Amino acid sequence: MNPLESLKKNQSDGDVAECPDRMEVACEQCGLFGFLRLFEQMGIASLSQFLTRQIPMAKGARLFEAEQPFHGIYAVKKGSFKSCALLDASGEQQITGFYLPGELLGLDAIRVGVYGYHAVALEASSVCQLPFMQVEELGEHMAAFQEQVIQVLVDQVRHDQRQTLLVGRRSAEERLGAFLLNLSERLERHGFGTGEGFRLPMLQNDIANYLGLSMETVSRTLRSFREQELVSLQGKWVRILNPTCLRSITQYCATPLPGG
Amino acid sequence: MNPLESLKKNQSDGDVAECPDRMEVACEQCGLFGFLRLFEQMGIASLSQFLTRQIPMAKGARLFEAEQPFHGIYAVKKGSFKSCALLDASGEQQITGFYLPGELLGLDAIRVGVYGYHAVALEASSVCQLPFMQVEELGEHMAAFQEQVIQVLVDQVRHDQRQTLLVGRRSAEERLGAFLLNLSERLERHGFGTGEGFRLPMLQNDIANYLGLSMETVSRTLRSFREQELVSLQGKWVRILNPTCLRSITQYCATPLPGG
DNA sequence: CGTCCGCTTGAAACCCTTCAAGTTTCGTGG
DNA sequence: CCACGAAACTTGAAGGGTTTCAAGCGGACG
Repeated sequence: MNPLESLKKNQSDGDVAECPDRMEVACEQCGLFGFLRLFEQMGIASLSQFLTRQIPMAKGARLFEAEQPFHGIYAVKKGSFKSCALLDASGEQQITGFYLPGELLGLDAIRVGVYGYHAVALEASSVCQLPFMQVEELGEHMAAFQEQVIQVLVDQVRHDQRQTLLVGRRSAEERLGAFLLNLSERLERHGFGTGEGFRLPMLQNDIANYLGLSMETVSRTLRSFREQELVSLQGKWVRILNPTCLRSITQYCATPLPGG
Repeated sequence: MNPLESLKKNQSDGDVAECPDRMEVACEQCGLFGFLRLFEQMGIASLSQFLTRQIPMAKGARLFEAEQPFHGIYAVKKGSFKSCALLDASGEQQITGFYLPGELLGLDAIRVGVYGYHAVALEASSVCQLPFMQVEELGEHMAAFQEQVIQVLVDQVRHDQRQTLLVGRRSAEERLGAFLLNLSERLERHGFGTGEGFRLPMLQNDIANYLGLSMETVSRTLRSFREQELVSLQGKWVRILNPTCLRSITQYCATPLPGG
């Protein structure tokens, strides 16, 4: 069986039907799929044997930790993660990204050799792992592999630069609006409809930390959005009612997503 | 002549002696040097024939523009540059980075195919260009080349994430202190002593834009640093008098530099 | 020598944070 | 199934850092 087929047959595993709010990505929509297709095209069917699929992760569990030796890259299959950088010795943390089903984690530890942050599951989740040592041994086929790596890293650079602009120059309304639009866009890109709304897997505390705001400001700004009828809110479920208006308030334009 | 030698012989060209404030990097300290050494090791002496050296750039001139097709990567040889992202249709700009002698520009346009920002000379400068189309034609040696690319991109990702933290969560004092320490560190990394101080090649307006502050706050904060005798200031010349104290105020720890 | 541009300085206004208390939600165990 | 407690979220008020507006200064360059 070729790697794509062996991967595809698992795409409908899990409990999507029973638990529609914990989204599971189809393999074709996943950031790892490009890597696997690449090797298949080169006649290397062996890559999938290195791939560990559907590793379950409990809420709050860490996929890897900052400063830990690089041991592989991960794709979120189900659930979601946050990446936390350690700011200083006091233990203060800063969230540098959220990762949805289909997105890649850990690629930026390549060459440096250690991860730059903790990766923490926001809910019961699962991931697929590609151990990097194995892949490096494939040797002569590295060039094409690395093109994929470069693609992901370039996207990440562009995302991070936009995030810097957002956090440095924008008001709370603009930051939060951009955040919601970005989430919605990323979900749709991985095949999840957001017309009927979507669930925020992270705490408001996490959103505040990520956007450089206080939790209270996040709460107040969300209320303001609801009062302006830009979004509807029920618990952690969000529905963007007026994307056009939200976009203009936010000065938002589409961004590449972190992790490909 | 091998590429390294042909490059080295130019390292002392220019007007360093006459104009000590417009720094010129030695080729061995340059981000491009790693690429050239790589090809030399593989017995490809032809790379230097693609390299265009010492292209002069007037103050305010653009090396490349946002959305323009990718045509190569650049190393700052002399002088300095800023990268400006276009925020929206109103023409508002955001400075995403400063580039000192020895640092690389434009690598993150790889794969995307277009540059993501304007690169503008802050003063009379010169650059060395590596046309990327030529390099891609070298084909089978791409893997090692791409490892270099990945290294630079990973450094960039880490820098940008730190910048997001800095701009989103830190006070004006912390941002400006980190900025000065970062500049000083990068200059030393490329072989320039900063014990007797260094020159800020950019406007305070640019610093403010880059750090997400107003120009007035930058001015006031610099004055505060001078009054605390953390730095001495004379025009655009800065000297860090008390790095230890500045570092503790800033909660600064060393960062990778943009552009390798 | 004059003008322009960059920088400085002051005062008022504002947005966001911080602190504090109350309310809701959710998981857990009785 | 309900009750309880902890955690998350909401809401209000006060305070502070930064921005904005406005005016003045000073050096670079033609």
